[in-house]
Amino acid sequence: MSVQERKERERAGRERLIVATARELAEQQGWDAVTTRRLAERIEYSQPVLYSHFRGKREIIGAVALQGAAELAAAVRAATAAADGPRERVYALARAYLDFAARNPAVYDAIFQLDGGLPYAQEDTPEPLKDAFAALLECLGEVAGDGVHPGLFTEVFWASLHGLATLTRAGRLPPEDTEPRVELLVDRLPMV
Amino acid sequence: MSVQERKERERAGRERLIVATARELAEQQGWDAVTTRRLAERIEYSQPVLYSHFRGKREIIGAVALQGAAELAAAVRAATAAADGPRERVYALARAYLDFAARNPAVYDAIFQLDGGLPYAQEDTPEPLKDAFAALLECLGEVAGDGVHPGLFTEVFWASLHGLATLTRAGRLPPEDTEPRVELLVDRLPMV
DNA sequence: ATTCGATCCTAGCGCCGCTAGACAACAGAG
DNA sequence: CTCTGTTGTCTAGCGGCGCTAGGATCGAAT
Repeated sequence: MSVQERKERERAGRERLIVATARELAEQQGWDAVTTRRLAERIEYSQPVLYSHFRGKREIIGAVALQGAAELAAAVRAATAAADGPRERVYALARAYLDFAARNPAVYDAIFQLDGGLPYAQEDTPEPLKDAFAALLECLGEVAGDGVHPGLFTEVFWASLHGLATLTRAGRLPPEDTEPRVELLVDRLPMV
Repeated sequence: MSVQERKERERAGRERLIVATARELAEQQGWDAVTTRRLAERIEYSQPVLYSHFRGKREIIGAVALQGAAELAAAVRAATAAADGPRERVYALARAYLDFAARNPAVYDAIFQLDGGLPYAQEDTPEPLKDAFAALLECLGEVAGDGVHPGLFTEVFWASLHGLATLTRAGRLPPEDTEPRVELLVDRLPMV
């Protein structure tokens, strides 16, 4: 039995290595550079080994997305917990969210832009994704305003942040005025 | 002279055919299906002909983006011109923008998501792109509120719409509640 | 009629995601 | 300790991608 356990541990370790390497490569050179050949070379195994862990490249992206979603949730919770008052909490959330997107662009893409084969906004949505939304909801639900559904408000605020994050990083918005944009959003959307 | 003119006309016509075909194919089967081989086959020329018009696939995407941006600007202007009062104009703008994104997803991607090799938010940005932003600014500038720069407000409102459009189409937001989301955005962000 | 340049196509390069089938390594049985 | 069967890994290759070199063809101008 112990032999089997050891093999399973090794297998799990290698799977983590694959995900970590894919993430690293994506952050360094973009997702286009994450090819199965390069990935295999970096983990010092042959290509088919990847396919014994994941159905394909898509699932690898999905694995990075799940890992990233957990980190995003943690970052948002940490930031909001350290802030006093509703307005400050919302501001801290916005900053934490945009900082995460700016510092981990490839991971952010894996979660929100690329096709990782994951179900979103359904009952079988993986826990980390649900939890990331829950982290936003915990803070934003209390500033939705009277008669506005907390979930709906969270969706709209989140979408606004997402728009700022993606348009900025795609060069569609000049990066200079990020700060006043966040201020404007935080001043207008929530009822504080 | 007339011979040369005819050839130039034919050349221009073929270029339009390439762009139109790429757009059609992208809307039908997604941008991944727009390969140089398939595109060449559809226009009934060989692959290298594409490269006598465009530097590569990227530039073809860029051409579709410019065409789309002009249409988006026109759609926004038409919708806002037909609305009475600031609040209604902003609402009409939001609906027109999101409708365009929903009805022309591939074109929308070409403009705002994909790399078409175009410069954005710079002085050498192509006219259609500047004009699309201008169309938004014309309507949104007047509801920015006191002390808020019209351009900045337009950027934020636009980013919010962009977030709603992309997250909805990527399946990250359930499509049912689109309407109340737009209402919320229009009620809160502008000063009407 | 002949030249000569523009135009277009065939063929192919190196890369991609993915997989079939050969081969080695090793746990468990005798 | 040897044999055997499974498990795991690799080599090699398929079809398709963006892109390009070089040769054939066609038509305008002499």
